[in-house]
Amino acid sequence: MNSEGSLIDNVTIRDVAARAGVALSSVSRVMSGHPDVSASMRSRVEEAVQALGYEPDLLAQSLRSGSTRTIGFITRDISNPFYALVARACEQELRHNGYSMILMNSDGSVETELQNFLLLRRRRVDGVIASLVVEDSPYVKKITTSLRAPLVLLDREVKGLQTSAVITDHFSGVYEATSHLIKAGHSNIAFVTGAENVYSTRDRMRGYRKAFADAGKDVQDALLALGGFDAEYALAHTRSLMAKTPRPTALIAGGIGSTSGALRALSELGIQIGQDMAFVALDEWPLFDLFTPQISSVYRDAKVIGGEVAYLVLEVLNGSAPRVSVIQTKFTGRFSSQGGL
Amino acid sequence: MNSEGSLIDNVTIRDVAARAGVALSSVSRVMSGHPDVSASMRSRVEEAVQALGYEPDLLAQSLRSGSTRTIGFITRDISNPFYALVARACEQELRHNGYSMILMNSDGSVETELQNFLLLRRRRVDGVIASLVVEDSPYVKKITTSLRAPLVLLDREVKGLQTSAVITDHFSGVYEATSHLIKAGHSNIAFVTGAENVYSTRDRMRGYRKAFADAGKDVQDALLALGGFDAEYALAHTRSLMAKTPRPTALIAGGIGSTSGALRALSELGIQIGQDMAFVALDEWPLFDLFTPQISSVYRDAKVIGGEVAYLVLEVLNGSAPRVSVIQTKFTGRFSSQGGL
DNA sequence: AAAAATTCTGGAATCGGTTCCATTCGCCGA
DNA sequence: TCGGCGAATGGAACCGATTCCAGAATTTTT
Repeated sequence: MNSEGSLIDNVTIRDVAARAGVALSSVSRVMSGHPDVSASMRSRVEEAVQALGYEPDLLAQSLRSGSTRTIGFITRDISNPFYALVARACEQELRHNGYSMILMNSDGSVETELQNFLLLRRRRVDGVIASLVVEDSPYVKKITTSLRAPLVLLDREVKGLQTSAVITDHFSGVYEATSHLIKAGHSNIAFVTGAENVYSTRDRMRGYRKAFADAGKDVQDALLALGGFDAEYALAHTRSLMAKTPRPTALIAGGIGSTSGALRALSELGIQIGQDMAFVALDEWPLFDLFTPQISSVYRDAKVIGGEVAYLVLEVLNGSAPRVSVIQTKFTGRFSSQGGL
Repeated sequence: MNSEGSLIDNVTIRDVAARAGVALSSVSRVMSGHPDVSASMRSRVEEAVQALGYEPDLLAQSLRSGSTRTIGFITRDISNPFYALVARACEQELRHNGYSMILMNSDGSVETELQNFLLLRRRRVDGVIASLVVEDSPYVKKITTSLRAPLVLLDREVKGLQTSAVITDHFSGVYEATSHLIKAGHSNIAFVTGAENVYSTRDRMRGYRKAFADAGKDVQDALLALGGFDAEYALAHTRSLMAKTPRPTALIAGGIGSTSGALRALSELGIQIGQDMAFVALDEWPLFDLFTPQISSVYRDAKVIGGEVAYLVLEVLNGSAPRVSVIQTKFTGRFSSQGGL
């Protein structure tokens, strides 16, 4: 009975010490593999541990040792399939290294995000992984120093803050995608995504603008709708973009939420992508490959990103200096980026 | 300085007591809103708290009080969009009630699931929400009693275990869907999903079988592939189901993973759903409504389920008896369930 | 065989709070 | 003026571990 899993509890280190007839400190030493322990002591304690099914209380250990083996993960919305994949891979990697992950949604609100940070600090997490709502909120720098734990940013860049980050090379993918459209003859290429107060949008816009510049064309700012990552924003703004004259002949949607809203608007308007208009999605989603028509995309591997972000936080916890890891993107032209001309 | 957010720390209750010139216990009483506190004491302590930016350490509070205000959430795979939506809504509800959520994937492994439970117990979580990999694993009952915290099951039924649960009325939806297909003239209706050792599959099969029985038809067991919720299983088994003679004229896929695998297999085989074969998906996924052709589905609201599961665990924590909450499903016939005859 | 060095072990302080208990204080009535 | 009562406060034990320090036990050295 009471083998491995030891499914009974309420056993404290005191009980073990009493049963083994030794001091608390000796039990602690045996448990932690301290070298100054005789063989007989070790076996006595181990017998008692086995018999009682003792498992140390993590709360007490954390209080004393200062390490909770817990990492906070803050994102705008975990139901976004991209972040869900990141979270999955991240949790897996953390778990394999003995850490647990506290998940928090910031619901797109800077205030909620701040509350989440404060709560994680009170919980004394060993590290925080965050995809900030915006990079320039006034509290970001303060909180990161007061956190007393490493922070790893997800696709964000806060200037003047030396912290680890996993960022995506959106630039290359979007540059390719935009060039592809321009070469096909497009000039009026609309872009719907979140605001430029986050790295991902800035890097994407950099690729977009560079493609125009290299082609000797001018970007039409009126075709940029950079106001929100949510589907509602993209829905509304794709509608109004499509009402402009001349109508854009191509559209790029940044992120799954934006893509969802944009496609919905086009569908409403009876516009067929790949035919009436060229379309490129940045990021893919579940069952993406089964979508009809096939959608051109700038892809990045969410699993790799999730694993990497966990790795970076563990690295700093093990004493390394913070560093930035860059994940590549890949543009694949498919049916949807045809037509529109 | 040091307003609300109070972004400096390392301030303990001792520092506050010292600054206010009172005892630790008095500070604690003020913080916890104890009635036996004079107005002058309250203001002195509050002044010190403000000035120092004191925030109680949750770890220490948890150790002493026995409550961590933390809930564990165990699921097979958070990157499944259905569970991601549930997790999002659940976390939101928990957060609004002052609880945090520890997310763990069981990766479809009973062993990993057990480890997750054991770790949550050591972390002294106040409750656990779990969508078990299987209901009949030998340890389930032991762990739930040893947890010393309420358990809420997600679409699972463990006999002999009195615990809260949020379950889905799959029966009605699947019954409707199957009847719909039978009325259209189908007899060879294949079904691909996970095993019958979980409630959701059993309830779905109940609806499926009842529809056949009510129509006076026999179920052909050879058309049932009930071996796994993952896309790989569905992919392989849809392939082999489609190779049978006579070939099934309709297919129901249970869950997003199964649907993904099944659709991929059909696509490979060049079978057009809604035309060469009737198809029904159980559960919808992001951008579902934009899928072509329109897919008939049995829908359930993941957000409602997530909110409810959080609500149930909070309910028990507040002293109520465990109870089971049932969520409705809705069948909607669309293009994909046509054809095939 | 005695002294010195080494290895183990137990006791106590500590992490940062909560809560019980006893004491003090102020105020009331006798 | 004194006893008694309730309200407010301080002190100490406690939650369950870790770790430092001192002393005991053992071994090595001379």
